[in-house]
Amino acid sequence: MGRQPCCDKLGVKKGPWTAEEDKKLINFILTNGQCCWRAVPKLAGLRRCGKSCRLRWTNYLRPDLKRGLLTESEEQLVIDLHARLGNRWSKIAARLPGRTDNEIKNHWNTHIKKKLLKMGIDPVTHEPFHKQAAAKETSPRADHLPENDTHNLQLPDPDGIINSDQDNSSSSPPENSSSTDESRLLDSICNDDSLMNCLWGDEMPLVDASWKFPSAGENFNNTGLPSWDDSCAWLLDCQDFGIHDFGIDCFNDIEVNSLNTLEMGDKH
DNA sequence: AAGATGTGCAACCGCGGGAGA
DNA sequence: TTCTCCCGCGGTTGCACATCT
Repeated sequence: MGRQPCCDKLGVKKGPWTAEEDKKLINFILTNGQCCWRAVPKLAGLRRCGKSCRLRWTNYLRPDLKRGLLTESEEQLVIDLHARLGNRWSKIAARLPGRTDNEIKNHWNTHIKKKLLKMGIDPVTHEPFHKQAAAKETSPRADHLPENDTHNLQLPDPDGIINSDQDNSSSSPPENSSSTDESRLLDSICNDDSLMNCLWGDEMPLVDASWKFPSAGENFNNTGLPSWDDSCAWLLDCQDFGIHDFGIDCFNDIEVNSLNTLEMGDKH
């Protein structure tokens, strides 16, 4: 019977967001909080689909987002996590405060992948290519696989954890075992103290859990932040510089007229 | 200087899962 | 139990900017 489209395609704008749209979305969410994305565009006066609003918010407008390239340690963490979790970017992102799954995914595809390839490491299996070649020689069925198929190799994890890349090997992984394996995998990771200590040595809170909005009617004033008009400027400043680059005191220093930068047109 | 090519990132698409009726 | 709605995820696309020739 087919799924209903997430939004009425007619009259729904697509493509890059304008500063004006950003302002409307930020304004709405700061006033009302996040609820029912489907209703957001209508209530906020945006000609966008709810999905697009959610994406824009989570990937770009959220005030807790860091901007800029991943640091070396963040990058290493992404590699470590990817080796164990595979392409579960949201899970990986959850461990990198201020980073979004989209950002990490992009960074992986544009930077880390190349880096690993250069080092002779398969970015999918995280194994050196020469090791794989040796393995292939002993397993004739793996012969003649195109490079992209190397992810079909299921390499045993040194910790006994099944390499989760297996679920990338096909759009229909073995249903019976995969969900169990996945949960076991996650449990193993979470319960492995040494691993967790290694990975989260500088334990940081989960982004999604730690970041909260004032409920409807509240504003940031009780945190010493400016009123909405100022908050908007603050938010947009934070997008540009990364909120974590500043101490909280910086909020008092934000110039109201930075809002004017909004009028400079599209950010992209 | 100008066109071609490469790169990076924001945004879109389609699917699956969870919740509720 | 089944159906519908909504959210979130991962893969992919398209465009703007950078670099090369």
